[in-house]
Amino acid sequence: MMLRKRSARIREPIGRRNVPRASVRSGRAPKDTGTLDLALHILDHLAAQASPIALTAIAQTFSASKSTVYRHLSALARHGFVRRDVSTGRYAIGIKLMVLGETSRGNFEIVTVARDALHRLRDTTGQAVSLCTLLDDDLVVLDLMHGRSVVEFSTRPGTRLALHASAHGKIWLAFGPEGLIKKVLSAQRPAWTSHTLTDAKTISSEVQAVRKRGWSTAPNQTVMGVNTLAAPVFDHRGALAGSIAIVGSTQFIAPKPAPAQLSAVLEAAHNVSHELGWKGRQ
Amino acid sequence: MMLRKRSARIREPIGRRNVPRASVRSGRAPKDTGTLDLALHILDHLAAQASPIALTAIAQTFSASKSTVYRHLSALARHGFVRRDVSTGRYAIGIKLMVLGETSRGNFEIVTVARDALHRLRDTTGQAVSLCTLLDDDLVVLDLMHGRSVVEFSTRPGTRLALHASAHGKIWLAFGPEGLIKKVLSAQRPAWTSHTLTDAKTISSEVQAVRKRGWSTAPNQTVMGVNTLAAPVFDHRGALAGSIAIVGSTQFIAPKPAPAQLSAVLEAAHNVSHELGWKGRQ
DNA sequence: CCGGCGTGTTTCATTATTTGAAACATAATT
DNA sequence: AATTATGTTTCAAATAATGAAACACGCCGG
Repeated sequence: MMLRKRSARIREPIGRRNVPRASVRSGRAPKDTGTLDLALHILDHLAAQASPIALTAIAQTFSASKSTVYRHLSALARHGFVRRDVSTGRYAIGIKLMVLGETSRGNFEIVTVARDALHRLRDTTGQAVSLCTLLDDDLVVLDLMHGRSVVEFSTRPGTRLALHASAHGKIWLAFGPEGLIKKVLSAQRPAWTSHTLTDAKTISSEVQAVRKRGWSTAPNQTVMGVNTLAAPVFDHRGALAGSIAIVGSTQFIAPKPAPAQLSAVLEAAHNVSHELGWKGRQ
Repeated sequence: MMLRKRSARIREPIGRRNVPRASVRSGRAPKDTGTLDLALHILDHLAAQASPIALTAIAQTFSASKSTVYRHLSALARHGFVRRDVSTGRYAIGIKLMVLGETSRGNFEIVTVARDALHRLRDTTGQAVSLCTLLDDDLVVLDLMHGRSVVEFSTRPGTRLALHASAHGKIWLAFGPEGLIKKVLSAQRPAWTSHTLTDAKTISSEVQAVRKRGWSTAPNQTVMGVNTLAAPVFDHRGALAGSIAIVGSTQFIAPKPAPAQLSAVLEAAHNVSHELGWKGRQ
């Protein structure tokens, strides 16, 4: 812009601030306002909607002018992030997000490597299978395949799971990065069911046990009637790279899982570890 | 790239006014400049990268100042659209795109309904299977499952296919909305291989044949050595809702497909149609 | 230990870019 | 036709985005 009169800026040579800015970091001011923020909020909003919605409705939701929202939607549409229904003229989330989402997921090596093992695991056990990894202290579902049963679980790739109340989570607490347990124990631990573990002591001892036996379960801990059986996947450095699990009704996956299920899950995890270059324990 | 050096912007000096704006509507001026556009371009760029990249690099790519890119990335990160690698500090595409992408895809009823049928089709034929639908005159891949063979196909959910040069496309031309064929025949039809059909007459007669027999193939038409066998899925109103196909090497799917493959695909399509409430032909 | 380069982060005045109100244009009501 | 809805475009006003430069690091190699 503007030829930036370079000269423009001759800030006072010295001291101008004198405030140790770095230390003032404490003053959190993430501020969530601005053009881009509004646009992203709109995108989020659209994604939450089940069916296409009208321009005016969106404008009202954010109490912004129609013109503004219109311009933002146009830009988003131009880039494919938003799609306008040709007949109704309403706006919906665009397919580009699907493409980018896949790309994002594909960036994780473990997803492609584990795909076959997950398929086999699903076919032999008949249960839904899932693959998780840790991303910036969040436990996210990278892949999920539905089982043969009628019931479907709502977890989709991209969902975040609770570290303290899921079988995947316990695997990560047991075998994952050092400081993770501390962080979890020092944070809020919401309880979804009466069986959710929230007590610090209970969690610690449970994690100890998981570390010892090499697998974890979490019956009724996020949803009543659902159990998960998880096992760790290690990479070439011996670090935890992901966790694999079967998910199903407590009818099919007992709190003390059947030997056949246990060995199936462990074998799948083992195979993936090997494909990642893992050389054996430790 | 290129992306408009915003400074460069010297909108046309003259005329800008006095032009009867409304009437000049014809003058296409999508203009691709502005804050939001830059941010979205950055997002696209990040998605294209295989591994996280540095702030400075991004700034250079778009010849924007570091400050600007920094602010945009921060906003994007705040919303979860980009992720900053904790150790390196570099930026990568965020998992939120995965979540939104799934949401977007889940908005299509046919995806959830067809999932099981696709799985079975894949298991019985051993080939990769795919599900497509029409979105604003674009043929997009909604779901895809890899086959048992070693080769993988690069089509991912969200990819757009050519209507005139794919088995899916021919299904849509044969059974889809009225005006579709005309649009395709009056537009550019790029040829990817020497086998790609581009001649209007050939396409028309091929479509006629597809309409008659109820399925389509497209050997070597997008990629040499690859064939696809597709069949239509209808909804409760009898309208075309999607197309299902198996995709594989011409070794495994011959130009004249094996009866077993044919019936497997037709049966899968038929089943999904029924689940969508289809009451029989017509 | 220093000085140099490499990051990413913050500040600041400038102004270009975004903004909302209102006019406009269609379309679907009545 | 008159009445409400839409979505679209214009235009002056001023907010909010911009780049340069200063900053704080961390990492080298000397």
